[in-house]
Amino acid sequence: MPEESASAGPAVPAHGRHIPPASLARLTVYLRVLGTMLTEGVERVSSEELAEAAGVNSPKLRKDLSYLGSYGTRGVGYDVPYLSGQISAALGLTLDWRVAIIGAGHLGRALAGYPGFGSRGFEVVALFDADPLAVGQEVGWLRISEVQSLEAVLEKTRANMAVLAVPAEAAQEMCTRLVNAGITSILSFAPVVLQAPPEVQIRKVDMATELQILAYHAQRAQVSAIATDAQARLMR
Amino acid sequence: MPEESASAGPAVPAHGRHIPPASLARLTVYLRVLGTMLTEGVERVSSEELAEAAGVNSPKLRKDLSYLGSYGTRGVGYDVPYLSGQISAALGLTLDWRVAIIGAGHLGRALAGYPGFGSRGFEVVALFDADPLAVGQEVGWLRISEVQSLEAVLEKTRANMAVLAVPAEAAQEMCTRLVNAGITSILSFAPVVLQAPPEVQIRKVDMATELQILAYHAQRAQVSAIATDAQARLMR
DNA sequence: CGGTGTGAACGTTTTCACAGCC
DNA sequence: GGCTGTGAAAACGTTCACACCG
Repeated sequence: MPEESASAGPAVPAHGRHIPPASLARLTVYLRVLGTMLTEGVERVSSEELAEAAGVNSPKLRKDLSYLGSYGTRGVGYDVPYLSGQISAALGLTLDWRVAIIGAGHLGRALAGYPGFGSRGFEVVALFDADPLAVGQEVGWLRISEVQSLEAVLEKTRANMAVLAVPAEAAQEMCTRLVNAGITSILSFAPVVLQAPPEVQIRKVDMATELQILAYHAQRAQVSAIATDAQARLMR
Repeated sequence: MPEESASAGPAVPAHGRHIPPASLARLTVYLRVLGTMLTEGVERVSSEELAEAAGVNSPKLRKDLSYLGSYGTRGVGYDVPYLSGQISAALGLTLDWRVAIIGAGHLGRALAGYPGFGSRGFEVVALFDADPLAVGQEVGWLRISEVQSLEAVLEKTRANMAVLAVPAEAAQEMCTRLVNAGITSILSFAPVVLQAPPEVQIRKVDMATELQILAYHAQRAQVSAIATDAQARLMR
């Protein structure tokens, strides 16, 4: 799983119960599955069906939903549009999220064109690059802005989130500028540990980390297989 | 954090102690930080220094390292090259990992060109796309292969890991073909729940999920701020 | 009766204090 | 003296059985 943010935010919020991080991550999956069901015209689901489609077991799903409230009907199940709306509201997806993407390499462009953003209340409002050759190019509906004008464009577009898709060397500097410009939610793809004040939420996605975790498990499977082989040979 | 795999693998391995998932994820970070220190010529670190650079506290770091063995010197600290080597070995990074990337859109190309792979023992050996216009194009040292020849190319290149960078609609079919071709480690960027046998390790990275988690925290911060405002006003 | 919602048991992760070694 | 390595305690997350309600 991607990685927990450096800052945990308010430990006990002023209003409403907080959702455990692990449940929060799964709720986004339920939401996606419910969205698919909505387009398929499914109107009701049981926890069993929804859990199956989301790849979890049903008690876990019910527990996760219980952090939000009681939105099901006993003996019946959940109303798909209603539950979907409640999860969206709980996650804050009914607010306007305007995302700036820093770095217009392949990754930044992939993100700018990612259909999953627009469909979930996230609007990409700016795309920056340091390369003068990239500046001015059109990517979808966006024109690449020069990174020198970061602060001005962030203000003009009223961006309230940023995605860092720049090389590792540039990440800390860009992070600092984003924070100084008032951004408090950052998703970083740069493989570095970013320093930022605790009120800034930073999430990191690191593809090398993901592959290394896969490698670890694959290696263990190999080692076990060899051990089993050796054992089998010894037992013959 | 990206997300835990659907299958947990052998619960108690034949040899060696297993590393808790949370520690495993952090170990990859320590390894990256140690790599940076190596290039900077740093030879020794204390747990305090390494923890600071990795963004964790030092007891946690020491606990994480203790799952691998005792590789430090009391009263002194850790030898950077040695510790780095030990972590690499424990994670299985001394083996040959040959990665096939499925999907040569912006994301697939970003991954193919990602410098963090080659530098950590992962070699990208194949890049596939379904679009006839993309097939044959050069991306770095690679030529894009047609996805029809997936099985043949996987066998020829002896790929033992795959990265799915295809649209959601195509992900399950590609996953099934990979599994049938003998791949047991898959990193998926497609926003869908993949069905695969339990022995197949699947990790998922979902950018929409990450932004939604950020939105949730940002919303709470907003709500708290409003609550504080209201409270402040009431208390005036 | 069927399926949700949840308290209580269980297992895992984190924290901490300090024993142990250089 | 200083810093690592680790057991024991606390916090946290998951599982489960079943109470409860439509």
